[in-house]
Amino acid sequence: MKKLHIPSMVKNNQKIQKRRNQILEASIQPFKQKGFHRTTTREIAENAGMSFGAIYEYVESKEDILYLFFESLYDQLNTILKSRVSDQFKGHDRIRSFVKEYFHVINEIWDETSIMYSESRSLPKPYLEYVLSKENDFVQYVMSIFSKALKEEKISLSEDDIYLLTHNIIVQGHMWAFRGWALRKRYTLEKYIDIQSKTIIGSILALTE
Amino acid sequence: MKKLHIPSMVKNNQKIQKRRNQILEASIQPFKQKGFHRTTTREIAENAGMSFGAIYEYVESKEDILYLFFESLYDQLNTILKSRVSDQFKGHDRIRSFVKEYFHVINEIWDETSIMYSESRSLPKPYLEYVLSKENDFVQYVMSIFSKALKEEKISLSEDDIYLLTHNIIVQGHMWAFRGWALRKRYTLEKYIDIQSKTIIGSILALTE
Amino acid sequence: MKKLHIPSMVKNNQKIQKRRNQILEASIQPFKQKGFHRTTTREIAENAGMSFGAIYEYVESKEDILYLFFESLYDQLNTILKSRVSDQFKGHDRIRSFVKEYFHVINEIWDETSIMYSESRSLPKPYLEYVLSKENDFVQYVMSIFSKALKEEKISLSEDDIYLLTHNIIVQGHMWAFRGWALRKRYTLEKYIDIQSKTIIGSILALTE
Amino acid sequence: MKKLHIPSMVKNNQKIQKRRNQILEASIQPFKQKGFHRTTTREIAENAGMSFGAIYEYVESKEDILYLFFESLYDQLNTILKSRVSDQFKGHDRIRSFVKEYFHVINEIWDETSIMYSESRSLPKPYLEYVLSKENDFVQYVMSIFSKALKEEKISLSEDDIYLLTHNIIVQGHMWAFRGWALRKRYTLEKYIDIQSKTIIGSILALTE
DNA sequence: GATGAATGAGCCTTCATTCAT
DNA sequence: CATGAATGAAGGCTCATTCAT
Repeated sequence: MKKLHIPSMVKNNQKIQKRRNQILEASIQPFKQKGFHRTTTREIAENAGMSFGAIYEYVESKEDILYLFFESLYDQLNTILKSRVSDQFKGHDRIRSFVKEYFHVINEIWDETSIMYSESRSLPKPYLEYVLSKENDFVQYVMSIFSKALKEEKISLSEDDIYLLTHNIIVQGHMWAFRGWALRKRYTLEKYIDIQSKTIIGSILALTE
Repeated sequence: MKKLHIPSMVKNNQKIQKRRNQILEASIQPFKQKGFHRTTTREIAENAGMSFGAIYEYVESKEDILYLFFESLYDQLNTILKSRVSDQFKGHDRIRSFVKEYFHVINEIWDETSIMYSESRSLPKPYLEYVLSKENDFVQYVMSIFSKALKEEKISLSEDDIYLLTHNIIVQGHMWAFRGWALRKRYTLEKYIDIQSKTIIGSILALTE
Repeated sequence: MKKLHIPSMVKNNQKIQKRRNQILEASIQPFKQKGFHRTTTREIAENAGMSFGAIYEYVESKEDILYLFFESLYDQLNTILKSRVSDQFKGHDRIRSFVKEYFHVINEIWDETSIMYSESRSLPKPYLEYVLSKENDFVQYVMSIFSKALKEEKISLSEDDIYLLTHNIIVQGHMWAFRGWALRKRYTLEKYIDIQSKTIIGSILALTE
Repeated sequence: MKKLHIPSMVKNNQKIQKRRNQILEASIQPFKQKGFHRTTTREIAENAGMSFGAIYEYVESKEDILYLFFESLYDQLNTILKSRVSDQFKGHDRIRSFVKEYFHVINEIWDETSIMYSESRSLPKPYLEYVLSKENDFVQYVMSIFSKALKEEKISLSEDDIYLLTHNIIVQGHMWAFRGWALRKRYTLEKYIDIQSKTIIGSILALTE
């Protein structure tokens, strides 16, 4: 599914990019703290260092901002991940390596991930569809890596098992963000990665026989 | 942490209980569909079959409703779970049995669980603290069961491992609700319970040596 | 064409009637002075002696007010006219008598008539259709009186001539309102009626041979 | 009353003339369709093929455009009329001839005439005065022609009668524009001119004895 | 002179909450 | 206790106007 086109009053594409980034960055803090609905456009504008009239040069509605937020979130996730995930590891190591990189990214876009969980319901219908399709794409991507690793280990699991394990991995990543209030007290990211890698490998073995 | 006291204009405690339940039940649908903020008090009143003035006889603000919602959610979770979780299974079976009961409850309060994820940020600070304490209590409760099972299996894991496995279990339950859009297409609840039970046992084994 | 239904939050029909009248009365002055667009809802509310939130209990949008304004205008025109136009005069006297009554009504709803001319373009499409249909009804009504009078005089004119004379009469009425700035300086209403009655009778005769 | 001076940033008078005409032409369509207030300066600029900053080089405010619109309307009316109205007809024929030319002009500036009726209230006070003075001038002009014709017919009417007949003629012209929705269905311009000429002559006769 | 991004006053509308009945 | 009309703070958005380039 292609990105939805959010019209802008401004022609210059570079400026649009730059300004929208400003807007997004300015949104994260208040979205995280008070949620989308309690965040005012005036507030976003102020945070972004622009007049609130300016926002509407780059966006048609407050909901557009939320959409752009999600879009950017998936962009970051994909871009960063693809740049870091290497092909040099095989089998379980491929999984360990992926988990490590993935959890690291989540740790970097921690706030955004939390917001994702609370605010997807605030998205208007067509936008929500886009986001779900992106999430699906991501599931497919993780699943492909996962399957490759299993093949390398000569492990054969049912599609259903693989699919669920994939969701488990993804959600364990998110968990680091949305349960941060509990987990960060006890674990460093490295420790968290270490344990969860083991649970994942353990899960695979448990499903194999 | 004790329940917060939500003042009411009405004295009769039974009536308060009854009316507040009406209000809560009336809230679930719109909260699920459009979220807390887009749901109006008028709508809740209408759904609850009372005048919208009446709501304010039993609640001091819209946020109170959300708080009562969370309170009731944890009450249900605890009450139902405690009534169903039996002590007759030992070891891994204790875990399997608990997971089964827990996931069943989640399946019954599916909507509420989803709402919990989207709307916790909508709670005013003091309320949020209560909710987090409730969540902590629940973690402790699950952990106690889990520990007992491990002891019965003579498995000794570090507190850190146990704690994380506990969170994993809890989140896997929530997942059934908040990832329902993907999971329900592929799994029945029974199937989901079956696979996840295995991944959990697998995780335990992986963390043991 | 039946009146369009403008929903109201309030149930009590009598109250709706009363409040809407307040709103309409409060609108005339500012609409006349500055036009619909420059008139703010706050201003209307203030003039009407109610809070501006109250307005939205009785109306769904500012445009609704304008619609109600037109509706009321035609209602008044029809009601007053029908109560005053008598059947006791025949022929030219019927016309003279009608013109007199009609122009008197216009004189009483002077401001409203002027507003009608400036603001019909401000009406949303479906409302505009209603207004045009009302205007058509009025044309038909005047034409019927006019035709009766001609028959009584045994004058036979083509439909086209009658139709145009009807429009002329109607517009001459409006003129008293929208050209008031010029006409009132020179003519009393009685004088205006007197001259225009003659021009109308003269027009009839000129079209007859 | 002399034309009001609308300041411009630009010196070159010819350019001002050209650009302002562009602006005016670009305004007619949207003014007609949606009215002055709903028409945005951006829209006008776009229609005029210039940047919307440019407008403010030739005009100081949006209202100025409306003023220029009225000014141009009267200019056109006068210019065209004076070029066409000939002195070769005498008496009633002078009237018939004038009516014909006048109604033809109205037919050509149909849209502008309609706009005049809806938007005069949108003009700021001092501008409105100018417009009324222009309208007065036009009344005087028509009255002079009319008087001449009456003199040629040796008909003597009171000033009051003449003045009102003049207004009638003028408004019958406008009517062709602002009641076009009803009249055009039934009459060609020629037919309309034909009937109205008769009603006017008839009116004169009726006022003579 | 022209451009078009930026500004921010101002407006409509919503909706939680109050309070007279 | 219940009702529902009234209140008005607050927020999203528009758009005329300015001004740096």
